Amino acid sequence: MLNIKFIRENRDLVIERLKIKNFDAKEIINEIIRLDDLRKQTQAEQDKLQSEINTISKKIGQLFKEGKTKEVDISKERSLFLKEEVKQLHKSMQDLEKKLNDLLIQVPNIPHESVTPGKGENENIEIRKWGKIPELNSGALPHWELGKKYDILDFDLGNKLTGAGFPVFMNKGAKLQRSLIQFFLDEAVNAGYKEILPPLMVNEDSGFGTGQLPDKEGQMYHIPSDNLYLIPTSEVPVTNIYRDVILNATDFPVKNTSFTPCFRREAGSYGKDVRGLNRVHQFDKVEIVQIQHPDHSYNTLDEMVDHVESLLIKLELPFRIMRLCGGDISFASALTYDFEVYAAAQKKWLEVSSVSNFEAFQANRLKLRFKESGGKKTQPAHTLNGSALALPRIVAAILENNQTPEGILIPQILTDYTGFNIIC
RNA sequence: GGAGAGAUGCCGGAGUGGUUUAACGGGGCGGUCUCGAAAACCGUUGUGCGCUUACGCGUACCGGGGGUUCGAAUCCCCCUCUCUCCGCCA
Repeated sequence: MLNIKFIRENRDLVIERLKIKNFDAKEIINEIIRLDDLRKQTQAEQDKLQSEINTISKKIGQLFKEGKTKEVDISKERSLFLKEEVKQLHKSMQDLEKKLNDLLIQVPNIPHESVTPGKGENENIEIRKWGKIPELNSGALPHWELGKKYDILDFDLGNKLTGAGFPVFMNKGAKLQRSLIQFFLDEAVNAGYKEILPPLMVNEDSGFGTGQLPDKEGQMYHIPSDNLYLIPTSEVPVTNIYRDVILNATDFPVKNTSFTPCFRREAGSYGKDVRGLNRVHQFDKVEIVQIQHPDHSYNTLDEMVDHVESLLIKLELPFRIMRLCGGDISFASALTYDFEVYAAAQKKWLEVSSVSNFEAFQANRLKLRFKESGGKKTQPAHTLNGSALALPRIVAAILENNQTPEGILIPQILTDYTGFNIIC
């Protein structure tokens, strides 16, 4: 969420910039400022009365020792009266704070100046393109057919065990999964990221910290008996490590990476583009997360984009990088680059990574702050994350693009991990 | 699942109703001494909110929430978590 002081000091700017995200903020911002004025005023009154009560209580202690019971009774009466007033004010305060917070969490992050207006994904801007689109012969198969043909990937079996969207990998398919995970982790660690293997379930506080709750509650699997949520991405546990943490400026950049399975209900996304591995409920992903000084976060974003780009080049997959327009960028992000690989049999671009700078938006919610070295004041840090990478669509593209009459060729870089160079 | 113990500041740890404005120790930071360092000594030490040009002042915070009281770290209730023992178990 945005910082209330920032909103107060930049009211017009906030309203203007949020238009890029097609969000009309005028009314809500005005209401936020009005409630905040009221909150300040109420607190001033409350603090004043509380201060008097505290003084009286101390005095009563002294009077007791001196045996002045009459004066004690008078002070008690006054104190009781004030206490009633404070109680009322306290209640108003809680009320105001709740209302204020409810409004604040509805305001999206301000987009970076490079974000262009637009309604949806069709207006995203292509930044770069790499690789050659493979020309497949007429008998080329989509990956779900290839999975069956080579006995490496079985959707029907997953359906039997669990349900739709829970594929089963087997044989060289299973090994390919583990190889990709290991490759991505090695690349991240070589780039200076610290590996984290976090829990796959998180509590409510963590869900709120990264913003899955309360908005996207329906997107997470929930275990009611213990009130835990299956993580939709390892961004959730890995970023929540820093919830309520005050870092030192010298700690930057904090670079963490983690592999986890991810669980998504994908409620409401039926129909097109969901076949095979294009959209599943459980998938594997290596995530990279950085926490950075506000002055350097955009350099860091570029660095992360470069990292993801290098992975795709090493895997020899044709891809394009899109800068998301205002209508497609997420609620919490200031600037997002999507990576899409081309799956040649489906003749489709598939999103495999989304790299974002959230600036202070997540940090405000997480209470993730830092101090300049030697400084006393805290300020929110910037958080960034990206997939590096999500597996299913990478596998889809490898299977489809690399199919030959002899079998599916494994990208050179992976053969050290797989121990084979063809699936046949 | 059963029984018990506990949660205090950066860390350890005292505190069971009123100079707690949280003792004491360690650590960190600053200083004195020194060519420099160590040791010693002196000082200092958190977070949020509000007020203030500023120095500061007020207020809240002792796991979380509520209650009793003029006054709560301390008493009561609920919740969460941790530890120990027993049971079960990879």
